[in-house]
Amino acid sequence: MGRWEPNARGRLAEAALELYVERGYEETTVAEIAKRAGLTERTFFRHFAHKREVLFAGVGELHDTLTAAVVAAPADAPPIDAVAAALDAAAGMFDGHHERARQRQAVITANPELQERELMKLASLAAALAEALRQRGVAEPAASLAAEAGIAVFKVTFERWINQPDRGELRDIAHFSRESLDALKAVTAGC
Amino acid sequence: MGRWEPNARGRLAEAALELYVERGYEETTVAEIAKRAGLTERTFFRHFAHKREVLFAGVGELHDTLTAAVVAAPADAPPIDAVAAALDAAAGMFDGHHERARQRQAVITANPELQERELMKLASLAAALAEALRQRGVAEPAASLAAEAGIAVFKVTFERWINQPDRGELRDIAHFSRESLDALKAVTAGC
DNA sequence: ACGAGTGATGTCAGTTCCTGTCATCACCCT
DNA sequence: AGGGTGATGACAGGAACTGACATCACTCGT
Repeated sequence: MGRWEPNARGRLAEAALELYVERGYEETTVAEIAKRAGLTERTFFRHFAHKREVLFAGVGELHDTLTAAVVAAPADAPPIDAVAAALDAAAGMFDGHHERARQRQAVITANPELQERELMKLASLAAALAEALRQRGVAEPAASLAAEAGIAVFKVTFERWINQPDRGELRDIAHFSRESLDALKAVTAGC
Repeated sequence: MGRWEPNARGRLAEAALELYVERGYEETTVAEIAKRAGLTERTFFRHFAHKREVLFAGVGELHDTLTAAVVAAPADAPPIDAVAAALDAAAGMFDGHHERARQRQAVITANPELQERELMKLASLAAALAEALRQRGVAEPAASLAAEAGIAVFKVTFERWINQPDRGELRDIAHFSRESLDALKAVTAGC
């Protein structure tokens, strides 16, 4: 299974992120990305369905991590706790990659088309969470709402982790995660 | 301010929805839409920035309705109630347009690119809600979370309203809205 | 060792989305 | 009547994506 220069997909992803950072997403051409990676435009589209997909390659793992954590939660845990456990597990994938995550997020924030794709990713994570909850016996619409609420917490958590002030030690994701979940509970408390 | 055949924008929007329903979004060409509307491709892009924008023309009003309702809520109402009031106001815009909404939603559901745009719309509504809450003095992250939770309720509500069984009287949106909000409160209740 | 097979890449042509530029047309105002 | 204004048409072109086929590096069976 040997071939040419190894890791074409990786080289394309790296070249793309570099160029998106250097000169912006819209202003970067697929031909340029391919050229920097020493490949062809046609080959780029063999590895990534769209120009934007190159930034969203790792979604599958997140998906699996979330689902696995919900399944692994104690059978008698309430839905919101299972979701909280899943978020903690997912958060673990980001610790230690703060700078890279920040760069990627900056590119996405600067471009509406990428923001849309990011939201789609979050929605698909929500759908996966909801499905995992249903398999625990949680009924609708509780499952969907718990999942959506969980993703809302994740969104807020991630944003606060990315944008935390540069001075001092980095706080870890779990810190913001706990904080956000408590805030949600407080805000929706009807009792 | 008179001119050619009136309401070019409206004719384009109508032709687009028809064609999207008839043969699918991807399979419909902007040139075809323009031709059915008796106009030119170039003119289509003068009225709508993208091929998909033609389905998302009314977002501005929703935006305004939500914001106005939050502002109009009693000053001492808790955030979640202000959000609930906003959702009721927004829901009012859909009553009586069930069939049209269903058609539009079917086109969107069938196409990932359109789903992404739909999510972006919801996210921008969430941002508007959050901003309105902040102006009522709600702090972060409570404002963002209340807004996100509200939009989650809206999403679930709308979906259930669209997909309700065809037999019997149509239930109105407010019915599902109340039901969904209660489910969210139940699911996040920590006490 | 050698030839067929396999999978990744290159090449090329073509469609569609979208944009810039300039001409043209219908209507308005003075 | 004639100029101004704003919407539209006509045309050229870039960039995203796709399909079809050739080519290359490597593998495997014999």
